[in-house]
Amino acid sequence: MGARELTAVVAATNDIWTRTNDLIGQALAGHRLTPATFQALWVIDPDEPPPSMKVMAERLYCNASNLTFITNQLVERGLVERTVDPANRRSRLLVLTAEGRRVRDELLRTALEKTPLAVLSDDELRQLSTLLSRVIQSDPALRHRS
Amino acid sequence: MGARELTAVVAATNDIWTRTNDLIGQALAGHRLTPATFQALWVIDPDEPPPSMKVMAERLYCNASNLTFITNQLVERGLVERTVDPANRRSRLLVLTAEGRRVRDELLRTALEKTPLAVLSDDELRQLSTLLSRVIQSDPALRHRS
DNA sequence: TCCATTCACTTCAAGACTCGAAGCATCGAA
DNA sequence: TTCGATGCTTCGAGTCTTGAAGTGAATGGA
Repeated sequence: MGARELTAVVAATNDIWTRTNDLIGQALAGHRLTPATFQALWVIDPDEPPPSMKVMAERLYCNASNLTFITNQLVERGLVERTVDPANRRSRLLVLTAEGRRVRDELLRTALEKTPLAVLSDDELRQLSTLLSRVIQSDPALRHRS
Repeated sequence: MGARELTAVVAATNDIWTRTNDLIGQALAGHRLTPATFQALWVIDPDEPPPSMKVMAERLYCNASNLTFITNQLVERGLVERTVDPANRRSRLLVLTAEGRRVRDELLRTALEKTPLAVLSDDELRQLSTLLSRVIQSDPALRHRS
């Protein structure tokens, strides 16, 4: 198999991800957020039913206590509210506040502006999207999201 | 422009990177390493001249004091040695030990085995590689690496 | 119904990561 | 030779991550 290409591709995704993080750092800091808290904000889609802590932990590949910490950060900053799931009172659903939606939108736009991936043409983005979709569909853990 | 595709692509690279990290976590822990220390190990290519701390910090997008910490971890684990650059005695060159080369090779192989990107065919990998190369060439900070 | 078990989450302690400010030695230019 | 810049380290503070232990709520079987 093409170990050389695979190495290059893994390194490239790595570099692009790290670089993107670096480029949006300023914008995140402006809201007293970090990559970890932004990532959490990212995976709360306001157009979907609010996720539970458990679902969030699966999406972020972290454990429950870690998510408690991250959630506290977002709650302290007024971006998210914990609500009790009426269908299961053990579960907490994370709901974006109005401010949370605003900040999430703004930072999402910033990320799309700044990412090096933005240099690609529509056609190239479609190719890339097709390839990456195939990767995601092949992995059960990645497929089962949002 | 295709904001939809761009969003999907950014989310996908994010997911794939996070998932890969999760998948190699076990292997890293076996050497008492973490994503941060592994990333540092990754960017020390034994076939290239040893990088200085400064160069490492640029590659990892972190500041000098952070790199001192990471380097200490690698030195404590016997994977790396700090040597004084004879051409500039302020500068420390990071040299892999024999063990460091061994561990780096092993973990690189593990990463290539486990990454979800490995499901792609040679042809698809080449397409992906071409697209990502274009992204990297477009960004000065990414272009200027190894 | 009762009780044991499981589940979702929180708390705590420990360690890892990251940054900025301040410090040290070295370098290079004037 | 001197002075500012450079490369790195130290320190303090805050953030992130984990595992073990704890709480309250659901669930299933007697």
